[in-house]
Amino acid sequence: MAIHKLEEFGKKEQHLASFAKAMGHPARIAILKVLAQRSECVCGEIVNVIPLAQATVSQHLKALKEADLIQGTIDGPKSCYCINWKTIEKFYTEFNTLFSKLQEGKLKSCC
Amino acid sequence: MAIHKLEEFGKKEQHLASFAKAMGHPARIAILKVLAQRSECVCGEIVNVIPLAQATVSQHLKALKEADLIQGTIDGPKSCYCINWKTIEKFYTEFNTLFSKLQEGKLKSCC
DNA sequence: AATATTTATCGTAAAAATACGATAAATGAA
DNA sequence: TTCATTTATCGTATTTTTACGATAAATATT
Repeated sequence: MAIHKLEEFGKKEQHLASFAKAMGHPARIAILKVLAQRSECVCGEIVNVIPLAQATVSQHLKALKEADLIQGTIDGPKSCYCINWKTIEKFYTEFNTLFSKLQEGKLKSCC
Repeated sequence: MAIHKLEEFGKKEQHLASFAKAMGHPARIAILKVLAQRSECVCGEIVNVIPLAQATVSQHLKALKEADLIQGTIDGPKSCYCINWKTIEKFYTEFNTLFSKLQEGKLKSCC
């Protein structure tokens, strides 16, 4: 029974883990890169660039959206996605904090 | 058919995604924190700290080991885990690179 | 109005992740 | 030697992820 006992862990761990999970697929990293490169909000291009079916790409976009890493507005038949810089930076900060904390232990580490 | 088309993506994306995936669970982040805090290689303590069954913790340790984020040597009935700083730092660098690349696009971004 | 285009969602299938109890393997202690 | 301790692995169940075709919904285009 894969009862996910996530509630047992600290909020920080949960939050960071959910970010990491959202970036835990090359397609989603690739999507972020594409979105970052464009000067305007991106519509269909993503599907052409990512080597996956349109439905699958849409699913990955949904995952990124649910992690709040990107924003999307529906604009008629075309939809418009762009990076949510606020969340990206938050993630970056949280990761830096974790790494700093880990590094503290490095000094007294035996291996 | 969940054929994982990972080979279609760049090596960089794949590598970073596999790191992120390994950190995509609060238990594994918690384990890394515990390992980093200790001055000596850690044996059984982890199971006592993580609110999961021994078998499950062992599975998470295996995942971290496969991602090369930790090292483990069997030492009789006790096993000895410690952080693989080399990999942690590699991961940190790769993430920084990605964020820098993403940030480049921020300047010309519309939203 | 009819057709084409774009994208989200539905349905489905297979694989991977999550979790745990039970057990085996290895060693230390009695 | 026998028993206790520790940890990995096996077996199993459930959930989640990944992927795609088909379809629906919304809007251009003709």
